[in-house]
Amino acid sequence: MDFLAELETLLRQIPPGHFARVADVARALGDVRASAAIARVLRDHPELPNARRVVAGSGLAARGPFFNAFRGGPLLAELRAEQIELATKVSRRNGFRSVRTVGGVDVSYEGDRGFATLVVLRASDLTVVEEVRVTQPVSFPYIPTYLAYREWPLIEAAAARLRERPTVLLVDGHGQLHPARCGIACLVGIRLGVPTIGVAKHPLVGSIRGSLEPGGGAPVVVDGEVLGYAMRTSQSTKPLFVSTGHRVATRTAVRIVRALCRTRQPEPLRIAHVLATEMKRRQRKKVQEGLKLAPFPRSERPKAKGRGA
DNA sequence: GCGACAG
DNA sequence: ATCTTGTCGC
Repeated sequence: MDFLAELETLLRQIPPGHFARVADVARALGDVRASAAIARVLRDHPELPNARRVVAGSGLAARGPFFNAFRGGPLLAELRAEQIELATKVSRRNGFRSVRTVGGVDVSYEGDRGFATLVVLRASDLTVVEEVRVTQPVSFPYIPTYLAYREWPLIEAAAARLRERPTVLLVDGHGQLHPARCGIACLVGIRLGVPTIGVAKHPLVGSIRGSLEPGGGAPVVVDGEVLGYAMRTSQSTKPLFVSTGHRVATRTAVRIVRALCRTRQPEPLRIAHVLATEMKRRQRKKVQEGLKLAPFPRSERPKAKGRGA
């Protein structure tokens, strides 16, 4: 059952004349963190059953009693359980000898459509040896700590079109530096069976131990355990957060990422991001041109004025 | 006033 | 992630 279907199941339970708090719906789904996403979905899809009867926590918008006896499948709790299970399968041993190629995947969005690009660079000279692009509708919203379930379908589709898999794949987001120790890089690594490294631009969990010197790195500790490193590349003050996805030792992950950084972002991710954004732009342009060229279905199109061949 | 959690 | 144009600066 997907996110929207699960949400609908809950919405239908609100009795006539009753209202529900967004946070209560989120908790029924399994995680209060989904509140913002649910509010967004309801705003964008007012046609969903009882969409207008789900209100903010203040309850000011309610014109009747609150309902909160939701029953049924807590989707997010199940996904969290899966993450915890996957976390036990993460390996921090290097699943390779030498790094011949390095991949990077990134996803950009336009409404409910995602655009993914996966690029593979030759490690020796950082030239692109392969790139694949994929676009698909996306149905799972962005919910903090569940990013993997939003992006996995696109990443899987992109990986499937790859002629040859990279030695190691960089993923835009955290690896073990995650509340369930299973960020998107871990899920992708395990499901793909490829060594992966999580590279995030912002922290999610843990605290940085020590100071971050320019060009240096500092351990990020969670529950007394080092699960990743914050590292400052280039001139940037803002650190990058690197952690094991799968089959890569944490220190090795840091070494690999550092070797790939010409700017703040490692080259595979920087290039993937540029290409994904470009793909989205071109698609948008194409759609606009299509609307101009064919404002009506062919059968209803007004008769064109004759113009000499 | 505090906090606002990867993309 | 996305909304957004030109502009100031190294």
